[in-house]
Amino acid sequence: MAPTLRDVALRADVSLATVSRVLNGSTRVDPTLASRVRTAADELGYRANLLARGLRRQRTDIVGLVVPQIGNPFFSGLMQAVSRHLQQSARTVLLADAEDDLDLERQVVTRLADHGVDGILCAPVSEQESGVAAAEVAARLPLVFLDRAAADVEADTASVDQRRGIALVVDHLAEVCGGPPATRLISAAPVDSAARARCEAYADAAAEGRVADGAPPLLGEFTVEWGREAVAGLIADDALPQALVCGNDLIALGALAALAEHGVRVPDDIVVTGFDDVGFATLAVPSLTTVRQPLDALAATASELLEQRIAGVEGPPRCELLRPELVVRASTAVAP
Amino acid sequence: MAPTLRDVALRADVSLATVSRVLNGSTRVDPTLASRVRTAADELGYRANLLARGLRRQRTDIVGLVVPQIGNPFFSGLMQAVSRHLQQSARTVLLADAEDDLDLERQVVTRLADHGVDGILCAPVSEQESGVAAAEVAARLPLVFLDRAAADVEADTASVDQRRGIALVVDHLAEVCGGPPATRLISAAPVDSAARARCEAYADAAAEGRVADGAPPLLGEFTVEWGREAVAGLIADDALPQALVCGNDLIALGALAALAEHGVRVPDDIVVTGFDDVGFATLAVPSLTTVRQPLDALAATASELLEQRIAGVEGPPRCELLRPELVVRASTAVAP
DNA sequence: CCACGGGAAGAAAACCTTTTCATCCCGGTA
DNA sequence: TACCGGGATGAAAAGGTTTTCTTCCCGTGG
Repeated sequence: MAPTLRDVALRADVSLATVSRVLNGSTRVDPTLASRVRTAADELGYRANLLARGLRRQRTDIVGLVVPQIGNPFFSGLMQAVSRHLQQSARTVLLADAEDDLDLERQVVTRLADHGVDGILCAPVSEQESGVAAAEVAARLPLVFLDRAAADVEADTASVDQRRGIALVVDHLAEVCGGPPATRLISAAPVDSAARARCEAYADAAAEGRVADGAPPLLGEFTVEWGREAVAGLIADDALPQALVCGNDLIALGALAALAEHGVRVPDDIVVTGFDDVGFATLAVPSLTTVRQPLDALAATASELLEQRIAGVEGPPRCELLRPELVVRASTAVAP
Repeated sequence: MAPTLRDVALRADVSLATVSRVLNGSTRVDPTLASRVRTAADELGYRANLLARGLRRQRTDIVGLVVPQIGNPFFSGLMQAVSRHLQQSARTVLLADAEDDLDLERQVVTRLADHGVDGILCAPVSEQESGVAAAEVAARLPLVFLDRAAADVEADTASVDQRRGIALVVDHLAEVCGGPPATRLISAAPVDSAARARCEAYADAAAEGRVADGAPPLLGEFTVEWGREAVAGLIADDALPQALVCGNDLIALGALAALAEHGVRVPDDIVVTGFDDVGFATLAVPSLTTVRQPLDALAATASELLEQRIAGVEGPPRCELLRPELVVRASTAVAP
């Protein structure tokens, strides 16, 4: 059986309280006793039982992180960044994948709460429908939205300025094409807040005449397959515009693949942009012009917001917006 | 404050024991009382405190999963598969990323154990040096190696037959090239068991004359960058062989990118193979011939092994080897 | 009619810590 | 010398469950 505090106390011939104090360094204790305790603990290979500690302290130093799709490299990158940030503050991260499923998301989030996490970082699956589960949880413990938000929930948010990202893309395209280009948006249905913001920003740009697009956007999912399919459709209809604005990099990569299969040259015949700047964006042929989301900064601000709430800071929800950055690569490199 | 079992008991006017029994369905209780308890629990919005439960039961229904690199899509795929499998058996998964760092790995693994997980699935960073931490943990609770193993540790392992995977590649190349081709291996230093197995299998094939390779393998890391770099070196030395056998898909993708940059045509001038079959293998230009590792089966067998150990099954370490599968794509599609 | 067995509910212990509270001893001051 | 304060230590409670052990009641068989 694993040795407990009691075993250490017996061996060091002191009380449980003293052992606890020595090991947590909470109060001054006699150096003699302290060293007795420490050697006893070492000899026994004592390890604190974190369940008991959590139960007593009402605090576990665990935070939960819920992402909608672990398979999307943007989110695995985000998970990595968040993990790294939180490890540093001596926290354990409880990662969870909602698999783009509202029921599963709800399950997973409540399970995290039941496990006594100190707080939750969440990129909700749906802006409208993740709200119920989120609000439920937010009532129990600190919740911070990450990258995306859910409507009607009083919670802090750390995200990237999606509108600005789209603006960067649109301006870049206008410059490259020498005037408002004929474009088409291929993105995901505006179920989550990021997708919606991107769609709206694009629609605004179209309304202002900064791009020429009379056709409705092609809305599916944030996947390679959808990018492929959408482009295949455009080609079948002989409806390829000058430029394709893709809602994220996965869609853009699918689009590039489909274009290549049909012998459409990028950037000569058509230019393509993505969003996120996942690792594979550089590897695509041609390499992908895209909007980089600052993962580290995102992780850092979200962690910071959560830490403050955990520390007990009250106040109205805060909403941090980070600036994205345009990364120009070959997929929009038209000869002058 | 969150309602506790006690609150429910008070409201339903029964004892704590009865509430527990009703909610866990462990024993028959009077239907009247049972329904009183249930409504009371509902009205209060009672949620069991999993820390307290874990403490008492000495079992948490959590398992830990440690991967060496969350950024490698092979591992994020594996994480997804494992999560899915374990969710089904009403388990929570505690995911952790070792960031290819032995110290961090050790830290993370012991932290998981301290948190009272019932067992750990681990893909160790290093075959030789992950052993100490692993053995330490294996003494405390069930540990199963996943995809890779660590030397000198008595633990079950679920992995894919790497040697067979390489054999599939070699045979395929011989067929495509009409005889033992001149090849070169680009892989990672044999720090982990999978890398070593691949290297050895390749070396054996070379020794048997099934490939013609007098030069030493190019060993770096399992990253895109290393693939790029290695190929750039070969091109600089004007030492490109007929075929490149890459240790994993990331390396192969980097290799393809470098070849494309230098105007070397694949598969016309040189053929390239990968290993893992990550999602992006289909998207590469040309699409990548590779060895598919059966993620779902891997997750399933590893989970199964772990469940049995958790259930208390004793016996010598078991080692399950799964069969990989060759996926032929454009990167080796030479005209006859 | 009594005794015994069985089933259901309650009391209390146990899981392992942390932390409050009480105790004790010491030195210092009046 | 007596009292008081302070600092270190130990005892015990608390945190929320599960589970064993007791108790109780009812029905049945002798």
